[in-house]
Amino acid sequence: MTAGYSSRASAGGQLPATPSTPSFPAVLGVAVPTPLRRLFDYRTGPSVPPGGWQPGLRVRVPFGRREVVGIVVECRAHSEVPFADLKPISAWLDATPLPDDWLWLCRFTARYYQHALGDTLHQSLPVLLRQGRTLEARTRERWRLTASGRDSSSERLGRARRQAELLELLRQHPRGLVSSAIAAQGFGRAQLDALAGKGLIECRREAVIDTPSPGSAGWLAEPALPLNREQGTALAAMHEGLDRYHPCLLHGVTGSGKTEVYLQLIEAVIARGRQALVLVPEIGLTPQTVARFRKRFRVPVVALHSGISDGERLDAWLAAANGRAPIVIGTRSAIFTPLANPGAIIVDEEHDGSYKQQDGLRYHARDLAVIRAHHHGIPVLLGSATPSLESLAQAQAGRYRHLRLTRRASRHAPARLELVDLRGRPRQGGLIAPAIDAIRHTLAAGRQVLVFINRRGFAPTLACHTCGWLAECDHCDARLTLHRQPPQLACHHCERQQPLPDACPECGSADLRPLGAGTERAEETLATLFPETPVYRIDRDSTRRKDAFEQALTEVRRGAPCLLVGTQMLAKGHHLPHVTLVVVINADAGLYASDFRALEHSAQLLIQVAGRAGRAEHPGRVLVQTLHSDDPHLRLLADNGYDALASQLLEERRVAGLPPYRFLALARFESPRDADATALAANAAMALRDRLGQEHDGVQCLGPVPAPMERRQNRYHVQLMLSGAQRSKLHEAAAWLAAWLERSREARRVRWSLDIDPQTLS
DNA sequence: AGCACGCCGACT
DNA sequence: GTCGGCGTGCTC
Repeated sequence: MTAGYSSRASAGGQLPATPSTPSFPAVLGVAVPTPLRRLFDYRTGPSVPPGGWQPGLRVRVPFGRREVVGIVVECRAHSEVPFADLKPISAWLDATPLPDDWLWLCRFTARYYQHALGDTLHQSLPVLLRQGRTLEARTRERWRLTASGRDSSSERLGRARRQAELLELLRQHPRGLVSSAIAAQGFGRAQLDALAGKGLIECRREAVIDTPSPGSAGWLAEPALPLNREQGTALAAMHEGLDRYHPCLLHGVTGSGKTEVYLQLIEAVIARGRQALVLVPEIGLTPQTVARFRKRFRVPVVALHSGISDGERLDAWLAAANGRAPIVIGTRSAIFTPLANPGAIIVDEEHDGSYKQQDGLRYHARDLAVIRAHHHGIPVLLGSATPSLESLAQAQAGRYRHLRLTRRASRHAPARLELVDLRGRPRQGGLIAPAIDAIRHTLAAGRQVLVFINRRGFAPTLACHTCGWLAECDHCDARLTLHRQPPQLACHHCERQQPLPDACPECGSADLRPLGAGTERAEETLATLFPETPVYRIDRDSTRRKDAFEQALTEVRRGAPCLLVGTQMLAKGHHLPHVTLVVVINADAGLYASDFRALEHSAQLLIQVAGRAGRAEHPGRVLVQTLHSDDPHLRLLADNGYDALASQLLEERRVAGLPPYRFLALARFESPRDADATALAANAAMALRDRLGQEHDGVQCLGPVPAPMERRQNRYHVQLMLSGAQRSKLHEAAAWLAAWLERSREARRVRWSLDIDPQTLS
């Protein structure tokens, strides 16, 4: 058990057994919150923390002209900086260091992703701890009867009727009641104090998140579901490796019961007195997901997502750090949650792009989960119906155990994709006649239809039919999207909005027409075609209002025939049992993007969307409209499924020398002036190539090349791509480049960043 | 990243 | 005469 992290104000600062470093070092290497990739040395002050100086202690230090909260990383006798130039620490903030596992993970992350350690530590800490708050969880009072309170009759209280009532209330709750619950029943401080004064009741302070002592009922709140043979095999495989690093890919088709395997793995973890960390994609952490975990286990399930307050986040962090929370479930950043007794890490929908942070510290939470599991010597379970090529390659190489679930709980096989060629066919709101007919039949049969279109707005752009002008953003190399609700042109890259023009700005013609279809247009068309049927549009615009999404889903789950129109928000994770037809308006949008991962991601998305069809007792149909129904990749996906396409794509990646067979790092440069970014990138590339020399250890540097959308928000984007056959050699080159850039004088006018294992090349 | 210093334009 | 624009430089 880790020491410290008291839940009580009075119990802070237990002494660790042996400080790992000299007790009285003269110099502390401190990580401060700055993008600078180095430590800053300070003198120790007159006051020494009770456990001595150790890495992981937070300190307040003068930094430039301000005071910041930093973290001690090294305790040394000497500094490169003359001792007289060192400033002393202003104050120490912790008696015991922050958790080792957290510190270790941050140091690994900073090194691997070439990011400043100070910034990494700062970002991965709850806001209140960044600000210097003490390591104390909030507490509450719990009142219960004393022995004499249990024995005594409430009649003894005579005329004090309210006191007698409170005593009766507490008698019904042997575990006691928290003061807020007592207040909710209309009792006040007066009655509590009076009964306490008579020795009939007592109060104890407990952390807001606290593991209750397991009562006779145990911590399993509902029995586990019976497993089918495949699930049983998968779970048995997990049970074999609970005490060691044991990476597993749980490769299960939609509806095959991956969650039940997670739940029973967690059950085994809790039974050993350990904790489970569960990562879910951003869109997946719905109240229902958390509810499912809470329903199964009678232990605190801590949920970490963007919606919780700073206080709640601190409580959750502390409860995880000292083991009071057996289950921690959260999105990407939850990978940095410290755990006192780590038992397993689960990454649900491991292929999901939201696990990769796309700015600043560009870490991949799934990759860190594997690293962390290795560090702790615990199992890690990566679950997906459409695993990433990275994870599939690891499984094929024998580094991950490959567990498959091929059988669905429902009677029906997963719906096949039916490719429908769009060429030469008139469209209404993006839909061709056969699709409209299928929709009509499905609705007539009393079922629901999902129309998937991965573009929000009314139309991808506005065009002049006289001169060919297209609405384009002044600040980006991008078309403006036409919106009707409200009517305006919007850039989806810089969020700028402008009013609709009455006439073409080029030729003055009034013949301006929307080009293509977005969710709003599909919604409008469907409402016209099926005036009797409700149409629900689900996209970022329609769900901006809080609860709008949940409300629409609740309505849909009632089961009455309806049409759902939406973007990928709809594709992920939601159970839509009454949907039996899915129509994909245009499969080509993502298919032919320049990005080498475009095919993989499109296929994953199509399978996800298709998985929405026919999950209950009725079989489903999936119509995929495309301009390229003869495309070999699309055909392979439709005829032989995701796994077949994935094998093919892996082979193509091997031949092309792309991940997962080679490793990539991307250096991005941006500046208001194209020339500045390009010049810096070119000089950096020259310096790096010079350094790599003839023996470049298989590391190549390509570029500089303009980024796919060169101008964004009036800034020019240029990049260098490094690739290498060996991770370590690529890492060395990237580290060298980062150091070069940090030293470079011209780099001050250009914003640059390194992206290790980039997910997209834009 | 902050935050200062520093040297040139339109305002009370 | 000042307020304030953002270029340049520094942070143990």
